[in-house]
Amino acid sequence: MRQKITIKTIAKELGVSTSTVSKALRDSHEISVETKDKIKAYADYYNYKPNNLALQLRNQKTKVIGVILPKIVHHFFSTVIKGIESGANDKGYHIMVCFSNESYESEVNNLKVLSNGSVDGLIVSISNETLENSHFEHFQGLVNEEIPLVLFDRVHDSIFCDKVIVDDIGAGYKATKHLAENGRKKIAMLSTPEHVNIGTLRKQGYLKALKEFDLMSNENLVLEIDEKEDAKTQIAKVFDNEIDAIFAVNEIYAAIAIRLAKEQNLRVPEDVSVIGFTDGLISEYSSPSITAIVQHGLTMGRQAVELLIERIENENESLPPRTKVISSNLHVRESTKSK
Amino acid sequence: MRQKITIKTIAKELGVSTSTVSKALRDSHEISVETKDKIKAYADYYNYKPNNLALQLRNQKTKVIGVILPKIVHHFFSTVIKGIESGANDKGYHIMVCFSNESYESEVNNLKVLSNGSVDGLIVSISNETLENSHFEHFQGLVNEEIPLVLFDRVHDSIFCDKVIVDDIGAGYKATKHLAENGRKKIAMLSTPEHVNIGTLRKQGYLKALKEFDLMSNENLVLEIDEKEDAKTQIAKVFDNEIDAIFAVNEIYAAIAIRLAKEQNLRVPEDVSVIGFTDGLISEYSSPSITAIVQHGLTMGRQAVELLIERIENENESLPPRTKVISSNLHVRESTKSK
DNA sequence: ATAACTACCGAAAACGTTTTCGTGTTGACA
DNA sequence: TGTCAACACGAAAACGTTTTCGGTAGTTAT
Repeated sequence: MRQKITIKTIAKELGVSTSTVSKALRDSHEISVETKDKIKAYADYYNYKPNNLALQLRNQKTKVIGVILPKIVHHFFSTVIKGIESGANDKGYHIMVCFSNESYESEVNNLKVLSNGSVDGLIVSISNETLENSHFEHFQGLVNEEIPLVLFDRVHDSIFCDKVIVDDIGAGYKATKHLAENGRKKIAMLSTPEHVNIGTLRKQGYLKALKEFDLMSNENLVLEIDEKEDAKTQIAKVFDNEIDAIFAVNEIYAAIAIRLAKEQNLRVPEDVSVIGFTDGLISEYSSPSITAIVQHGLTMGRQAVELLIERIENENESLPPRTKVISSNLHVRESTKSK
Repeated sequence: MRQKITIKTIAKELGVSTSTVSKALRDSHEISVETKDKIKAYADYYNYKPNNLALQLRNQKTKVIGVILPKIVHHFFSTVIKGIESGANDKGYHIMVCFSNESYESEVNNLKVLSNGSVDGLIVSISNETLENSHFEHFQGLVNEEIPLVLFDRVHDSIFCDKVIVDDIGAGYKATKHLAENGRKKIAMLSTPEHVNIGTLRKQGYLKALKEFDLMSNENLVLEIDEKEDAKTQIAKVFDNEIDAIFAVNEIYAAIAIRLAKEQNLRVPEDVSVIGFTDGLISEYSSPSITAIVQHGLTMGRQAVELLIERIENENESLPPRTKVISSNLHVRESTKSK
């Protein structure tokens, strides 16, 4: 990068002090019109841009928000990040993005490097590995340093900070209820291992609906799909029971289930109705298109950033931690149908 | 944020100078072992972390790479960003991400705020609006300031910088060739408006293959789908001709085409074979699964960041602009079949 | 004529580091 | 006893800003 033009160089070239230049550029009344004009013209001509680093150091704030996500090639998370960026942009903030790739170590690392002054606050969704092992000390560190922090989607109670979550119980309930109202009697669920709390919560809603409609709640009907193994062979087992509906914890499992159903000569939605979670491209474009819970990632992102900035800009008064629950709703498509 | 601990406070507390503290923490031989131990112990106890802003200002580099993308909720771009982040991370860099949302104004804006010292270099994929109107002065500005810049995927010849692109011509050729080799005679293409160069390039490959196989290259067979209008009604027109294959410029158009084919009681792949671009989730999970050109977004991201960092860290020697072409290949699935 | 203002500008500190260049105190050696 | 090196540390500049506090000239009011 070639020699950048600074206030100092302008001052030297024009034979004035740096304070004069600074004031002139900020249109201070302390500077005469002629001097201002001269300085502005010079700055304009040489395309002067104030150095952000210097400003950040001086103002002790960066106007940057750190974001740590478990992954990015994923409809929900990329939607959230879009919401965060747009919300941040509206308030003059930028975002710095890191991915933990579901790894605890990576998460700790990212947290450390981002909390050394380069960001004014953080928005994080916890990695699976961290949730699995229940290690949250690194977050505690942040809280102690009083660095504003907002957790979303993958959160944990033990961390004392603002949170934005989806109503997972309600969503599981709505999905299952929809299937029950369509006359489905034997509804299976494709869930996640227990430590991933989203799976457990959605299952709670699922069970609640089953109870309400007096439907069988056989433990065999709930499959905990392990991400590390092959999904297809695990999901295939769901057809061992004679089911007439499936509630899947994400849209990929839903798509796989539909495909397996076809292979078994079952018609979707007539013989088996299927509901997915995450209203992404798969749900929209597969055939049949898939009825899905929409998670409103965009609103989640915007909410998270709003909470965060509010906290950043009122750091003196210490508000108590808040939790925003974003309610989800059902997007009914072709993969569900009443009997 | 509460009173952070700095070198100054350590110095004052321990009755030494800031230089001593700095040297001690960096384990300089100039400082006696006892003093070093004392200082380190103190720093450790109070969890001292050097302030990044100060370091950045002093070193005149941020170790941050700015990334500007047209959009993020998109398989290809989110894959690229993953590649960029991982490549950057390997070399100790972080990324700051902005989205132009395909808007020229937004792109100019992002470019301006990022080029004021907050990043060491930029990776950009040009927005559609910018390409449409051929306004590239804002990039010229960057080049003049000698801020390292790498363009990827959506590039333009008039900008003098490093580039990473996919072999769009070759990809279009490979896709069409595959269809032709399967005995398809009347191959349609779902393209983009002309200003989006990716569409035009892929079309060149398409035409080349048609010629090679002595197939009809009727202009009616090429549909330029306008993103601003409804895609489905536009794509429906492709069936006005009696075609037996479709090459779509992205996976969404491919998925829509498949669905429309089914509605017309055409079997895929028997009656109509379909190939898409972008090997994303839709291609993988729709049924039939879609044969697609895989773009290797991950490698593109890694290549881009590699070029950029090389340039950042050798800013003295001025290398000529380089262009890396990432060749794509075909992932054959169920949506294509020989006659 | 003196006091009080106004208009205009500069010096210096501050943000938190690192690094160069001194400088004072040892101890060893001739 | 004088010289010199080694050792341990500090002062100050530098990165690029902004802002507070003075200060000087000239003008106006008393």
